[in-house]
Amino acid sequence: MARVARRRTMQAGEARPSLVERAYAAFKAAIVRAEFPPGIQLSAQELALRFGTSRTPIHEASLRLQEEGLVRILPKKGILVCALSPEDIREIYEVIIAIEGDAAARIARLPEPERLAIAEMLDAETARMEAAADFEARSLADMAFHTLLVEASGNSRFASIMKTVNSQAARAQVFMVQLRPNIERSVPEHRAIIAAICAGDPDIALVAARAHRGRVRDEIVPLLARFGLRHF
Amino acid sequence: MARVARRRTMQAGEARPSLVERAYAAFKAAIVRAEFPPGIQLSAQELALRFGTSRTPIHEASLRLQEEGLVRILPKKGILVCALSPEDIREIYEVIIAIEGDAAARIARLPEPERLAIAEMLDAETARMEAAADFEARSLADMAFHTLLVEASGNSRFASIMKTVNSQAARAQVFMVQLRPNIERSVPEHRAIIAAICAGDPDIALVAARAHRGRVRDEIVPLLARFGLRHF
DNA sequence: CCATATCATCTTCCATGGAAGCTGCAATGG
DNA sequence: CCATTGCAGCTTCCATGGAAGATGATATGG
Repeated sequence: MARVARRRTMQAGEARPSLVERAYAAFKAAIVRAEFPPGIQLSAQELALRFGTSRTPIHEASLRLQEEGLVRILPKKGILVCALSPEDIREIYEVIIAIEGDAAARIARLPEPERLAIAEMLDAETARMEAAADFEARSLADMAFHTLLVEASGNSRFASIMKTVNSQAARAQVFMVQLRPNIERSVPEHRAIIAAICAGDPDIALVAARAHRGRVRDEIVPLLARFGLRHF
Repeated sequence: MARVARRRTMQAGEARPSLVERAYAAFKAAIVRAEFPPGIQLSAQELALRFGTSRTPIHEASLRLQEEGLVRILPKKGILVCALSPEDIREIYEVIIAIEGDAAARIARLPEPERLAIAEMLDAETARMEAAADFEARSLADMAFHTLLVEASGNSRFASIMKTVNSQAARAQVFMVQLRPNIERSVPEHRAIIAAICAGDPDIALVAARAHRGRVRDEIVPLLARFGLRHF
C-alpha cells in the first residue's frame, strides 16, 4: 500500500516528465521567446548548467529540436539556434495551406451528422473571434479554429506535422502580434469554409481553406520582409 | 605527417558518419526489411551488440526513429517496433495527397521556362515508365516521377515531410510489389499533371495530382485490407 | 611584415556504471 | 486454492570521464 500511496503522490495518470522532456520544453520555450537570439551558438555544458541537468538530457533534447528545425547541431562545435528567413516563413505557410486544405476537404467528406457537429464547433470559434474585444483574444480564437480544423480531420499525422511547423512559426508569431495584421478579414473566410463543410462539398472546402491561408500568407510575408526582418 | 596520413585513410572529402548515423541507418534498414517484425520488443543492449556500438548511439538513433514513427520507446521497458495498420497507410496517403497536390500547383505557378523544363523531366520519367519492361523498372520510374515532383516544387519542407512518410510506407511497399497493382493506369494521370503544369494552371494541376494519388490510395488500401494484413 | 605551423582550449561524441522503474514469478499468509 | 507481497532480473535514464575533432591565438621561419 505504501507503493500505491507513493504512486499517487505524483498526480495519478500523469507520467512524470523525464529530464529530457523538461530540458526540451525549457530549451524550446527559451528559443521561441527569443531569450536565445537566432544565430547564437551554445554549448551543451552551459545549457546543462542553466537547466540544472547534466549534458546528456540537453544533448537529446537538442536532437529533437534539430528534427523540428529549431536548432542545428554542429559536430564538435556547438548548438546553433536557427534563424528563419521570410522564405522559410513562406515555405511553412505552404505546408499549412496543403495540410489544412486537405483537412477541410476530409471533414466535408464525413457523414452529415459528424460534419455538422464539427461545423458547429468551428462556427463557435469564429463567433468568439468576431466578438473578441482585443487583438489578443481574436488571435487566440483564430488559433483555436485552425487547431480544431486539423484535429477534427482525424488524421493524426496532420496534427503532428502542424505541431512541427507551428513550433517553427511560433517565433515569427511573436513579431506578428506587434504588426497586427487585419485579422477581421478572416471571419468571412472561415464562414466560407464552414459553409462548404455543411454542404458536404470537399472541393469547395479545399479551395476555401487554401484561399484563406493563401491570402494570409500573401499579407504576412511581404509585411515581414518590408520590416527588414532578415531572420527571427 | 603521420597525422595527415591517417586522415587520408578515410576517403578525403567524405564526412565520416557518426556512430549514431550508422546505427540509425542500420536499424531503419532492418526494420524496413522486416528483419525485426513489427510488434517486436528490443533492448538497447542487444541492438548495441548487433550493430557493434555501445548503447548510447543506439538510444539516440531510436529517438530519431521514434520521431519518424517507426519505433516507440517504452520508458524502462524497451524499444517497440511499430506496426502499421491499413488505417495508418490511409493517413500516410492523405499526407502524400496534400503535399504532392500543392507541389504540383506550385510548379504550375512558376515562370514558363522553368515549369516547361520541369515538365520535360517529368515527361521523361513517365515515358521511361511506359517503356519499362517489368514491374520493378516501372515502379522505379514511378517513384522517380513523384520524387521529382516534390523536389522541383522548391519547398524543402515538402521534401522533408515526404522523406518521413516514405520511410514509414517503405515496409508496406515491400508487400505492394508482390500484390502488383495495375500501375499502367498511372501513365495518363501523370500526363494530365504534366499538361496542367505546361498550361500553367495551378488549380488543374492541384486537382490532377490529388486525383492521381487518391485513385492509387483507393486501390491500395482495400487491397491491403482484403489480404488480411492487420499490420506491416 | 606576412604566411605557416603548432598548440592550448574549447567543443561534441561515445562508453560505461549506478540509480530507478517495470515485470513476472515464487513464496507466504489467508 | 487464491490473493498478496516481496524479490530477482530485466529495462531505460542519466551522470561523468576520456577520446577525438575544431578553432583561434601564438610562435616561428621566410
